[in-house]
Order: sequence, then C-alpha cells, then structure tokens
Amino acid sequence: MDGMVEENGTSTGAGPADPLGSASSSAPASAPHVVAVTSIVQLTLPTQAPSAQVQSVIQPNQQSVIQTASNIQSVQLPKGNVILVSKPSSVIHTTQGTLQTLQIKPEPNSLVSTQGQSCSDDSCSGDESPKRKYREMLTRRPSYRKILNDLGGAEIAVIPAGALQTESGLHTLAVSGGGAGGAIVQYSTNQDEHFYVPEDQTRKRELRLLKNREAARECRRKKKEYIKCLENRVAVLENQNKALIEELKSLKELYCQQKTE
DNA sequence: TCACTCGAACGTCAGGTCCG
DNA sequence: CGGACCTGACGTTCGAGTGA
Repeated sequence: MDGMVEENGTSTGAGPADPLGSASSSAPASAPHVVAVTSIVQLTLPTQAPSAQVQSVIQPNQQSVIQTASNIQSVQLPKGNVILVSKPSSVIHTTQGTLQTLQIKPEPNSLVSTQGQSCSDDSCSGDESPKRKYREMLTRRPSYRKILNDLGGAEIAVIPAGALQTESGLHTLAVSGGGAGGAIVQYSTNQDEHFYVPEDQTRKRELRLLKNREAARECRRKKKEYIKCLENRVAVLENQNKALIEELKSLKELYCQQKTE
C-alpha cells in the first residue's frame, strides 16, 4: 500500500495521503471547495496542489470520503447525484452495490453521473450484461507464430537490424528506391514465397504500430493506476469497517450500562 | 563467476467498442 | 460501415536476486 491514485498520470513526489487517515477530522485550509446544490456536488481541488493525488470512496446516501494527498473531505451524496470535478482526468470510485469507476472528461466542468452511465473502464464489475459475460468466456486463439511452430512449417528467419517481424512470420526484407510512391517493400512468409507491398502501406503500418505501442503503454499505466486505486479503496473500506465495528462496540457497551442503571 | 529464476516492462496482434 | 482507439493475450527482453 504505497501510493495514491496518480491524477493526470503524474506522480507528485508529495507524500501519499494516508488512506487510513483522519476521515473524521475537520477539513484543513487547503480542503477541496465543496458545493452541494440539490443533486450536484462540485469538487474544486486546492490550487496549491495542482497535481494533487486523489482517491474518492463515494457511497450514495452516505457520508462519503473524498481523499486527496493533503486532506480528506466528507461529502453527503444524495441519490441521483452528479459530481462536478474541476480537475481533468480524475478517477472516482463509487460504491453502489457494485464498484464503479468514473473517468472525468478533460474539459473543465465536466458532468459525471455516479449512477454508472459514464463508467469508462473495466472496473465496472457490476456490468453483468450477457455480452460482457460472453466476452469474458472467449478465449484467444493461438498466435500465428505459435501455430506455425506447431505445424513446424515456417522457420523464423534471422531478422536484419531495422526489419519488421510480425507474428504471422512476415518480414520486411528490403526497401527498393527512396522516391515517393515508387518504393516497394518485399515481404516473405517463407523462403519460397514473396509478395510486394507499396511503401505507403508500410508507412501506414508503421504509424499504426507506433500508435498502438503508445496506446499499450497508456493502457498499462491506467491499469496500474486502477490497481493502486483498488488497493487504496480496500484500505479505506477496511478502516471504515474497523471504525464502524468500534462504534458498534462502544454503543453496545453504552446501551448495557444504561440498561443496568 | 555463471546459470537460473522471476518479475516488470515492452511490442505486437487480434478482437471488441466507440464514433463520425 | 470504416477507422480510431482500447485492452487482453502472448512472446520477448532485461535487470535483480540467488544458489552452486
């Protein structure tokens, strides 16, 4: 349990907020400005901490915890509420029977409902649609490389530096000519079979691979962030649970005392 | 020092989803 | 419907740790 949610994907270097911290303490001077107007709750994070790390555990119809690196703020959320967060790319977890993750859109004053419509990632564990169940049941077929290896038919050639290698066993062997439009790239699936691909197609492919590479990186970053958020959420909920158990215990004792008097 | 294991990060593919 | 984007799966690489 080391980190908090990294808002905007940036690590602040500031000390992580204590997820088990003083949830009942009064908000400090740098507390988020909270405005509750009927069904809209606006959270404005302190400007002193432009990259404040935020974790929120929000429960409908209960006192909910908005947690940042610098403070903790309790918010009463009425049913059907809308959360307005001034910080872009914020991630908020709510509990409404099931976990929901909300990705606030980058535009300022984005409106996000906590009722699940805006759920943006796989954290919506409550989504039990048949489509999703079916998707989860799907298993991926083996890669082309594995299939080829199983068949024992295609050797993976030694690829020269800079050449492309794909799982289908296609290799860029040579680029002839440097002029626009005229260049041709030769591909081969094995030593006996060759075909040609125009350079613009290879450019498109390289661009696609580049974008996908960056997308994969971003996806992993978000996944790590989400896992951290879940871990923090576990800690916060465990703390809440402990506090509730203690409260129940003391109330029981108080009740017994009054009863014996 | 070397071989080995393990985990993290990465690149790519494939399939799903979203949106104009 | 097609293209862009997202993400699970798979294979690879690399560095750290460990035991012989």
